[in-house]
Amino acid sequence: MLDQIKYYRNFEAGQTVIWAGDKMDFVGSVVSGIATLTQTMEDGRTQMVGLLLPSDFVGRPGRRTAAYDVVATTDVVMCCFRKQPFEDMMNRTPHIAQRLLEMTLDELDAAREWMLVLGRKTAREKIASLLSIIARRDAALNMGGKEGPMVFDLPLTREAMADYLGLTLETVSRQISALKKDGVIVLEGKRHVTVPDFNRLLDEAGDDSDGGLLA
Amino acid sequence: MLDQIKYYRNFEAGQTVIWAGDKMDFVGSVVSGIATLTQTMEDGRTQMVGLLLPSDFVGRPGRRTAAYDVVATTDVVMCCFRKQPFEDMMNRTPHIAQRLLEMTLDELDAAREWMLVLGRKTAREKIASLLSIIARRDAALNMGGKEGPMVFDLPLTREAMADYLGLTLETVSRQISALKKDGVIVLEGKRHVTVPDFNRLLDEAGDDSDGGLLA
DNA sequence: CGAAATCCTTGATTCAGATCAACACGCCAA
DNA sequence: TTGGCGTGTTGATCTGAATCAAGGATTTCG
Repeated sequence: MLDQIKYYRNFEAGQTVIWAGDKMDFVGSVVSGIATLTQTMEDGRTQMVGLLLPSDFVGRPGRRTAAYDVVATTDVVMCCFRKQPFEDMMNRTPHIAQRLLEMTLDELDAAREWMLVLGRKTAREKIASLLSIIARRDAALNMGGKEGPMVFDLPLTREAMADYLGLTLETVSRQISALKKDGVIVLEGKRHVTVPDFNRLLDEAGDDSDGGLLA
Repeated sequence: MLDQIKYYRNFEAGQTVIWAGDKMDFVGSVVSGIATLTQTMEDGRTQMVGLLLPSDFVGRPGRRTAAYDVVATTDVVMCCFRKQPFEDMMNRTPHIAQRLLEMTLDELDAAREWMLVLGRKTAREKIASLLSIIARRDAALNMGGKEGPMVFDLPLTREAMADYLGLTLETVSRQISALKKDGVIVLEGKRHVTVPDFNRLLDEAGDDSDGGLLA
């Protein structure tokens, strides 16, 4: 049913999808690429409040304006629905509202997990936490839980990582270097990461190593 | 309809409502009193991830276990529904799922707002942010937006505030003293707060003074 | 090709908030 | 009444991350 009202939009790396406060007349989900949700204070301090990976949902049924800036970090393809038809559909199809509730609850858990990271973890733990999340998401996306080292590319610049973690880009760079020196990760170039021992990484993140629900 | 399956539960100040990871066979909402949602790391570092004030919802349809510790800070009365009947009701009544989605989206916004506080604000701004939220909630609850100074009691100990703000209790104490010295707030005893100029407080919080959506 | 822009790294110094420590106040129970 | 306990304040010192500063490596573009 949804197929009949969907359409696709493409965004280039660096392009802003929506500005906070703008009217937003569609909802959608990320098909490919990576986008970020950010808040900015008047003086320029910036905090990323969400990372949108493929399959993540964007937009709020029942809200007329965007609450945050949405920026494409890489080239992004989004599958969109005009808001009005989507909401009509939602009213007629309870299942959709329930699915959406499910997804929103997941997002809420992820946000709260992140509050612990921002409020209580050290810089090194923050970096390790971010790397675990990306590694996990990447592994889930690319294939079943094959054993052995995890390999992935960082989808974010050092500055974007800093904005996610509540750090400066210099501290991010230093801590990544430190994790590399200590053998927790292996770097090829600036973005290509190998994690020889995922449990070691989780340990550095300060997470319960038996697998939390970082989502 | 919901009235027919509801029941009440009382909790004393300090009592734990649910432990993270425990099976949770009810959902509910706070009727009176204040409870907190907290996460703890193995080494004891604690982060509050939510503040439950009267009317706030607790629990997750579709989840079997609690994700966080829920602790009553004051005496609390909760209105509860057993989970199974509640979920049945939800399936039969689309309106409930939509209302719940609405509330969850609000919580998500609040959590993201808090990520900015935790990640980017100074200690003083953090305290001011917390005070504004409490002041606003309190004003909304007690009466229409009467002009003039806002007056309320802090429902949290210094330590609980520290856990919410990602600070130590000493820093909380110092910053409250500083705000008091600077006339941003007036303190009687340790808990009774008067805010002579709410815009001044918002300014100290670093928020857009024309009223953001702190929830 | 060289110039400019991005993105990243590393070093030196500073500083906000943590940590360590002492003490004040109110309250309750022995 | 005294001692213990929970709560809060304040001072002295320490430290992790911010800030300031200088380049290096790639890519882009004129």
